[in-house]
Amino acid sequence: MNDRYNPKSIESKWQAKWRDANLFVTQNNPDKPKFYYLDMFPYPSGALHVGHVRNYAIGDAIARYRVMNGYNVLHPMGWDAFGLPAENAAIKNHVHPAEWTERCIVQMHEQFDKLGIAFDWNREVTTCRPDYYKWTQWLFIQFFNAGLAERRTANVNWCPKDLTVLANEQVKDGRCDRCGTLVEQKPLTQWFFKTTAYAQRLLDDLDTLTDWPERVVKMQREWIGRSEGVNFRFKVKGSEDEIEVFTTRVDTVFGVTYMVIAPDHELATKLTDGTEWELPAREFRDHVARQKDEQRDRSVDIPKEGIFTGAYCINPMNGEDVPIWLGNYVLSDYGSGAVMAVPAHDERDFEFAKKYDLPIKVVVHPPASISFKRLSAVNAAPVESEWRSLNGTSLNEIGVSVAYTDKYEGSLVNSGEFDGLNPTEAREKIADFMEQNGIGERAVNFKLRDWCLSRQRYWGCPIPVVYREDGSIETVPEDQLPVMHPTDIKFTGKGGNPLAQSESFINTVDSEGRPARRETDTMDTFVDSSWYFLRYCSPDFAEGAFRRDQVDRWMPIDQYVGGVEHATMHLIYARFFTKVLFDLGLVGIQEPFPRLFTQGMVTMLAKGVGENGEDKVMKMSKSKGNVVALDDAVERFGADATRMMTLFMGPAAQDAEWTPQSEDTFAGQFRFLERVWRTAMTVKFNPQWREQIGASGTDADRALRRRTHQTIEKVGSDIERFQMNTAISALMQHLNTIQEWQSKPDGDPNAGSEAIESLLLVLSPFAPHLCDELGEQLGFTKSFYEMTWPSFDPQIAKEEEIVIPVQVNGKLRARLSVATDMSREALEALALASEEVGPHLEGKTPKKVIIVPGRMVNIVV
RNA sequence: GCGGGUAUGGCGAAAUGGCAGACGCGCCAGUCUUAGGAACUGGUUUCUGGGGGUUCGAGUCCCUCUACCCGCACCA
Repeated sequence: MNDRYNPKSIESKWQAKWRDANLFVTQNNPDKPKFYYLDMFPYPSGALHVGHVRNYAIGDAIARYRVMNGYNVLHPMGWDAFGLPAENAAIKNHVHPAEWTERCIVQMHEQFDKLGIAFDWNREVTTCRPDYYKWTQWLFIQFFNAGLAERRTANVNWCPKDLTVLANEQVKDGRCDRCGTLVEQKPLTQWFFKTTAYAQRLLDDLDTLTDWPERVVKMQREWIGRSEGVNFRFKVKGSEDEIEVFTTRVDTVFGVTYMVIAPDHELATKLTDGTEWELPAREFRDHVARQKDEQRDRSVDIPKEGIFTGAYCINPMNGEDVPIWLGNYVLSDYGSGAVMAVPAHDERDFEFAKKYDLPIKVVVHPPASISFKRLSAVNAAPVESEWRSLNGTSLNEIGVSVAYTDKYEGSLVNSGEFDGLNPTEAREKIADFMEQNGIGERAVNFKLRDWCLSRQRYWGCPIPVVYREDGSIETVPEDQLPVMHPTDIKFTGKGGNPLAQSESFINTVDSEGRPARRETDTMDTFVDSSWYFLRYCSPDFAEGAFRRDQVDRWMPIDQYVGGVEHATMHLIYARFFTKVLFDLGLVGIQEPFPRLFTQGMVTMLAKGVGENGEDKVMKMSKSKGNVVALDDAVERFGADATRMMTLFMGPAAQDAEWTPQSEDTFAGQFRFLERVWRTAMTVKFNPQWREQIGASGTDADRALRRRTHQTIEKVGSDIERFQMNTAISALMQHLNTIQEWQSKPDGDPNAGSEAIESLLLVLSPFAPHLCDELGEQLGFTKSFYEMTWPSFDPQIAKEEEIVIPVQVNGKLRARLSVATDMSREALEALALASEEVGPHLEGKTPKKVIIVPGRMVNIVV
């Protein structure tokens, strides 16, 4: 028998055994409940680091725990395998993206095996393989047929380096989140999924996601950004044109003193063309476009700027002439791209009006009781009396430096028949009036935009569409799917999308045999990851994207785990997909992930990556050079210790920083496993302990059994609550107790056997290799993965005697060792009689004695 | 600016409103010898970012301030 703990040999031994026995194949026992545990699948970058280990060690502990508790567990893994890195590698190393990707997958798969994660590899899903993307294309066609995929021209984020369009979500601080290049705006014809059609449902159903982290729900709610208001139109003076505006503050409509439209609003050129304002307007538009690019970069406020168009429109409520301006603070893609400006009651309009000396007309009076504080919230505050004296006069004249923006308190003035109403009532009354008189109508607006899924890239899922000679669109017939990538491509990194340069790819025929051109855009990889969780249910199904009966069996996912960085992208897209598929009758659920956990990332100091070349603590990543490679970690301490280390670093939901001191902690985990090894090897193990164990025994025996049963309970409940760090600390305490027990004479070997067997059982989800090896040494013939999680006996777990603190006026004065269930009265008597307490009573009678049985005594004098 | 989070020994961190610092790391002293990535024994001394409040009792609940982190950021 080898008496040293040697992780290298036992880990490879057990990994082979598990593989040969097909141990991790998903069970389908009809008598057992199902549990679908899913980690967000990774991009196959080729190398795992300890940051990855943490994610998958959490999942593996939970999956193994569930298996041992009698569930059919679906715990799959796959690859989000389309994407830019493969294409960049193709350009750099002249290797085909498919080949490069497959190579990375092999490497990463090997690393997962090295960690001993219990994935069912029979269900591996790879989004870049034809058997997967055939169905991504098929799903696209279903969306298209349902009217949920459409082509239109839009200003999009364009990365001049990657030569591709980016979704808003892929732009971070104005830069491409892949390569860091400054993003530009560029008009292109693009494919969109109509996510906006589902905005309301995506918002409403957030209420059902009670087991999501609250902050993720909040982020989605904000991202969807619903607001209620009124749409109505201003006629352009001397023209048939109208400008539509959306406002949430229709109560302030009598305070409109100018109109601002986005510089790229369709009327901007129309109003100014052929006038003296034409050139300035064009220059302004270009200026703002450049400004927008730069602004995203700095992510700071840029000053408001505008220019008069020379045109006027008419306020439909009071017939007043309203000058039309172009402004850099109006977004063309929200609402109708035009804003009715009410400077007296909107900070942005106020700032603009002050700058260009536009009139400011007060239409809401603050209430008499308004607090000074609210007014002073912005800039130097006007005093209350100043506001009340403003009736009808221009704020400019008085020099008040703030807009009154409260939308609930106050009363309307200068608003005709609506004078005197408070803003809330006025919003309703004026909206009613507008609807009754055909001026406008109530409307809801969302910040959520349609999902631009086009990418001008080779290594993505081809969009299965052809353009006929007459320019009309048809989808590729199902029997011709998948549309595969052409192979006659040279990856040069120049000239945009390689697909668009392949004649063999572009030239095709339509369904009637006439010449046609293929769509050359490929899909955003978020499309691939919006349904992979369904594919896992029947990964080899050749007749469809998924088997309905299998989806019904496994979905929804019982526990979904991933990084919080996906809060507003992947998680919204996947929810959108699921709802569409529900509406198409393809799945029976509306929410794919009722339970979500966002684990913290492992961070580490990265050298010289800050804006000014300073060091910065950030998420471990290959590109920043701040990684502890999996191979190094496993080489030094083994997979089991590496897994335990990443779990022990801190609470799973919190980020954990890897520092030089972490190396010592790491060694500590190894030492713990070594002690487990030594202890298991030296204990006298009796396989029949269950039958022979007695109720009595020495104090040490009873203390050991107590600890054993406490540990079983603690570790189980900690795993269920993602408290892996405290579960491991409970395991350590258990081991300490066993060693203490071993150091004393006359211990009952049955108590020791129970303790060691239980320890290995509950340690096995964390350190499966070590446990299986020790199990074998102790004579077990099965892997712990196949055994049942031990049950605990509350009677045995219960403390026999506890120490009760006695306080006098809240100060600790004595400790009493008493029986666990000592009564209130007995406790009081004992406490008052205690020697240590007496002097502190100073002979006085206690006013009050607070007793929490089993907890503490507090005497109030 | 708006929203959210965090703040506890030398370090990572524990603590249903009830003995703060479990567990681990580091450090100090000692024991031992198959000198190892040793192991074992003992020690590491009022302390929960600041101020106020509720309570018999607050790390925990409430208010407020400070620092750091994250998300959103002209959404009319």
